Amino acid sequence: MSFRVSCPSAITFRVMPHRLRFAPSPTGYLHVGGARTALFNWLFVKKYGGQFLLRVEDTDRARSTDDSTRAIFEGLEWLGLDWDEDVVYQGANLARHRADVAQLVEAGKAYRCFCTQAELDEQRKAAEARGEAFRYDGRCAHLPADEVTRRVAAGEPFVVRFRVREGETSWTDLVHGPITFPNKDIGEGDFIILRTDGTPIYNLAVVSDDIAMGITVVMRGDDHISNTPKQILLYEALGKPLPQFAHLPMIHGMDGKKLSKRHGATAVGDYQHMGILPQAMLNFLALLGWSPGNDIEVMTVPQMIELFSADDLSKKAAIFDTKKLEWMNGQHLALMAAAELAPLVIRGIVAAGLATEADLKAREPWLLALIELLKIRARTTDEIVRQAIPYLRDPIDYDPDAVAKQWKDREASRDILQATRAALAAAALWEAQPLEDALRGLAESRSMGAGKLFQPLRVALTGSAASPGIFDVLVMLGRDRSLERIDGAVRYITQHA
RNA sequence: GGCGGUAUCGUCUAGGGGACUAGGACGGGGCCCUCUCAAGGCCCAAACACGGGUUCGAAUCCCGUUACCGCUACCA
Repeated sequence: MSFRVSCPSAITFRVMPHRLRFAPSPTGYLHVGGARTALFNWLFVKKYGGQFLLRVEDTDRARSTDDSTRAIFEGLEWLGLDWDEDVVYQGANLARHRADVAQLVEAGKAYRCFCTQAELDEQRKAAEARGEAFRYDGRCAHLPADEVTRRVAAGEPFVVRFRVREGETSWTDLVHGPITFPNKDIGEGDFIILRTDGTPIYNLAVVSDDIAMGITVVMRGDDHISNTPKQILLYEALGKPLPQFAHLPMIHGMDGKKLSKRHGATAVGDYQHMGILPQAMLNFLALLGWSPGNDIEVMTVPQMIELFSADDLSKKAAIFDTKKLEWMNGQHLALMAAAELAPLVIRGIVAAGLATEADLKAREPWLLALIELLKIRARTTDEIVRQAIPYLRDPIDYDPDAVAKQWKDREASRDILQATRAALAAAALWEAQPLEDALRGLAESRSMGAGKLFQPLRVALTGSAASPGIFDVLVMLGRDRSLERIDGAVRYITQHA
């Protein structure tokens, strides 16, 4: 036994070689919902021990693409959700799927059905017209063996249906507790497991593969709850032990509907490109449907593993709130050392054409100091890059609002800037403290508030009314560049007077 | 329609019959800090879906109702 139940709602897992899997279909990008499912599977394995496997469910040939498969790998790699063993491609297991179906047919647990799709559609429509739920009437369920043989030999197309037994099917879901389905309510009766073209239907392929991969805990979205009784019946018929099932709630958009493109960015790659940190994404996703308790929110990945518990999983669908994701990212940004952030910021700066990598590497201490200043003010690495522009490129752009407000009186502004320049130029050392002494001294001599001096200067230096502390800005810019910026501002004011 | 699932501030959640005047966080509002912007600190508004039980006592247990979500394919 891989677990023990101490009371119906508290399930404690021993550290054991559990085998879990994430099984996406490669029909799009890695969705945040899929990423969260993968994360919980991964956390489970890291916490309780075992292997986390990856299976690509590419049996829908029409919709599956290699691009999509690659995007899923990249997404998982970016998040750091590494998997064990080789990736399993469901499409490669066709022979086993068919062998499992053959076994079921031989055992009389499944049968060939010669009803055509057109006939079925008609019956479905008729049932609907009568206001009834359609159920396959089982007309092929008891065909004489010789008739079946004759029709198969004649090349008549058929599907294979699974014989759903009477009774009910239930299991104890790791997140939902006991769930029971009367078998008569499982789908439309005897369900199809093999298509006319000899390929398996999802439920059969999944069970066959999960058995072959030795999966002990099936953790997936709760949109699969109604597939579960079918799958349990298949395990039974195949004579295999059942895994544990854990059905995670869905993620919805702000309008409460299932998350889709309409809600904006839904692929993890979108967030990567927005400058979200993988650990922040993981942290945010983990909190959607799980809570460690004790009001803990911001966690590193090792902390998440430490605190994770399968019985603290929530049953309720969660809404994806990008505001909180951004806040979370800001928290992780603040937590990271500038040196850790540097590679990300360098990549952004180079991509924006603001500097070359060689240039940045050559003045790494300066860059680290700049990152230190900006990271607390930014919510994404992209924002750090944007805020770094005035320190990297000349000439700077003046923000019209800042100019209008801080240089309102042209004459006075020019005068103040010139006096400021002189005071700064006279400073013995270009360091924060002497510069501060110089400027505060100037303000006092003119009996004006320091802010009245700093704001026009800030616009001259950065083009913006918001920046890190003014002395830090002066130091980052250096003496020459600072004085030039002031000169440039004076010229600008003169020209636009 | 049938079946299944879910229900605490706008959002993520804490809560395991008395510790609930329902806690934290995001977002919103205000104040403080302060050269601006952030960050940080403090404060405010904001929720147990509804109705019945069970119980001395219910956000917590049970039953209904309602709402929302999912499934209902020779998709996965």
